[in-house]
Amino acid sequence: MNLKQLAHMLALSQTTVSRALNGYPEVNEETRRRVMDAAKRHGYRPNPSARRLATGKTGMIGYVLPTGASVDIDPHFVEFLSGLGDYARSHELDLVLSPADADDQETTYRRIVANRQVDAVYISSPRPADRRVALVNTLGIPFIVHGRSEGLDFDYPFTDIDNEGAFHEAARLLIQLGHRRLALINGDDRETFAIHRERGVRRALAASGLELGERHVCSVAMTEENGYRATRRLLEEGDAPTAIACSSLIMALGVVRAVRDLGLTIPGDVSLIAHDDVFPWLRPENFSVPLSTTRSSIRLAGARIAERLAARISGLEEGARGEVWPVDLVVRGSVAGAPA
Amino acid sequence: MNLKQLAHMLALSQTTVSRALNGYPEVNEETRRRVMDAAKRHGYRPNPSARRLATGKTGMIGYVLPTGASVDIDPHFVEFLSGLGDYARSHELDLVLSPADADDQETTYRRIVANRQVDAVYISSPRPADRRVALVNTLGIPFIVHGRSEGLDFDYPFTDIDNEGAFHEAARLLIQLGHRRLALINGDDRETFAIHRERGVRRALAASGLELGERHVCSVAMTEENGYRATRRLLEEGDAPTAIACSSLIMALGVVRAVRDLGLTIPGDVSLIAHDDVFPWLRPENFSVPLSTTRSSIRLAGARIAERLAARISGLEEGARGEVWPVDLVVRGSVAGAPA
DNA sequence: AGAGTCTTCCAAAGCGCTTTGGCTTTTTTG
DNA sequence: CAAAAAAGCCAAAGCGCTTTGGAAGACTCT
Repeated sequence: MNLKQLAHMLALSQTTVSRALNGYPEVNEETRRRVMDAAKRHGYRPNPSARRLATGKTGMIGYVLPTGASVDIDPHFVEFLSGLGDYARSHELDLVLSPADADDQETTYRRIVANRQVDAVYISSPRPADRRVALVNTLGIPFIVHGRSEGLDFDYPFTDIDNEGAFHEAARLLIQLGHRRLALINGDDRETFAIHRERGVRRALAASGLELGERHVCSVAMTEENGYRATRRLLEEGDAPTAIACSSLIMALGVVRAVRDLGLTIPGDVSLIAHDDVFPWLRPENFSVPLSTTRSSIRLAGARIAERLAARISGLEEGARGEVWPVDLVVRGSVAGAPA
Repeated sequence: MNLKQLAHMLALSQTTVSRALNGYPEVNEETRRRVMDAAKRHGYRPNPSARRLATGKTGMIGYVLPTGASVDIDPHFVEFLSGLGDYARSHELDLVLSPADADDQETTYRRIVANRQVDAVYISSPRPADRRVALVNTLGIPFIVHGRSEGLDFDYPFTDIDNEGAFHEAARLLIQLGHRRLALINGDDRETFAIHRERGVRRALAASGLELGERHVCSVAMTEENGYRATRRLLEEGDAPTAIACSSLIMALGVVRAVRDLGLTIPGDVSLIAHDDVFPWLRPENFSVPLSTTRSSIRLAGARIAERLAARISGLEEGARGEVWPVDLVVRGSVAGAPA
């Protein structure tokens, strides 16, 4: 059942039927009702390929997925996707993942824009002066950045959490508890979120005349193993920290294991605060010692970004407004006063 | 730059240019070279929307993503995606995720097929007599199932791992080590993979005249917390098992925590074998006691499924061939002889 | 040399929708 | 009541590609 047939059986022109269906004003309400009715009864659905060709609208949002044998997709992605998908569903949007060589995403961005394959894109895990953001901005396709870049000479729309604030609060709490030597086990510091977190910790320390020692900060891929290694290194050297801030629950698993392997305890010997993106399958309250966390649901972020993308596509949202969400600091058993 | 312009500047018809580009035989090799050359030089890329409308081919593979506030996407998904994406990239395929109400995926499958939105789809986490498989089969779109259904009255193409064999081997090893009371902490037993794993354990036990006690098997969502709870329950009741087989590394985290909380040890009091899908961020050898596992890379499965989908799209693969991959049993420190 | 066969190319007809420009008919207005 | 404005509808021209059905020219064969 296509438009032509439908129009024919209604004894109307395709024009009128099309307009009736798409809510244009120049059609009699009575006629519109007839058309709508017939369309529903015959289960008429406009062919998206044809519509695409005519309008350029696709009803899809895009994401360029970096891939490669040595590239690991962040497990957070799946939670983000849950939120994004949940919202997208209610608005009949699909998501297209365009896999790209991690070292050459530009080609893919250009392709999906040139081919009008999607109505909007989002960018995640931005870095300072992120080229993708600059590219997408000049290409002129609607977009939202999940997170923030830095040092770009233009504004852009983003949704981010207050990473600096979160880690500032976490560090401040630890300092108030008497800790003087803090350590930060961070994610890849080429990404802005990690930079912001480090900044937050440093700021809190500085406010008390303290510093984050060169050897007390490390930036690694957020795996359990890296959390373990970093912690071993930190605690086995001289000048060991009495408190650790950690950028992910997964790394925190490794931290806990390392502390235990060394015959130390949390929070007796070491206090620990980790960032929690809120996974259903790994919860901080279920750690052997319930983990204090800076908490922010990445799922909610996914839903919000879908919402903003939809708004931009339909022209409801414009401009370069960035939004920053506050982060909860949830205190549980893994923090205590500094050991004497 | 579109076909018309390109044809005009080559003083050829659109037909010829199109055919030259698409490798049809009825065009002079000399002419083809000229065309190919000009196309490359001017960066001509056929408009996919137009091509879609004309041919029905989309260059995309589809996946219906169950969503909903209470629906959690499996964290395995992201690893699967890595493999899928890596292969898809090399074949210029995109992946479109169509979010659907978890309780009504049928509508979405029908939509993407009726609208010709993708060239092929894959189905994951199949259940016995899975309706999605039956639906997709009748709709006539190329597809591959990741995993297996059961009790369908037709054959279909799938790629699965030998879950039954894997857990059979694991249980057999435990039995040989003298264990008599095994327990299975399984995933959702409405899914075929879980059924197969249970079957494998039962078969191994039966071979030695043993049984899997009613209370020694549990099926839950594969979270850390559920692993913990199941283990507490198993070990605190009478008739506690001396060995546990566990369907995921994430649950195994909970198992280990529970054992420790009870003042017991692995493998002294309890032996443990878990299934490992091979995550980069959580590795069995890094558990406090290195974990024995049945191992099978879900990433490889993703790549394989992309490969088969591509083959089916281009007509290279046909029929309903199912393939079952063997699973490695990797023995590490978490298993030992049964306590006296 | 005329008939038959390839080879190489083209004009034009879709694919199914949106949208421009215009034509009637009805309603409003001074 | 005539002129102007508004309402309601339509024919046809795209959107950019593929593919059908020829046609012209070059070659082979008897």
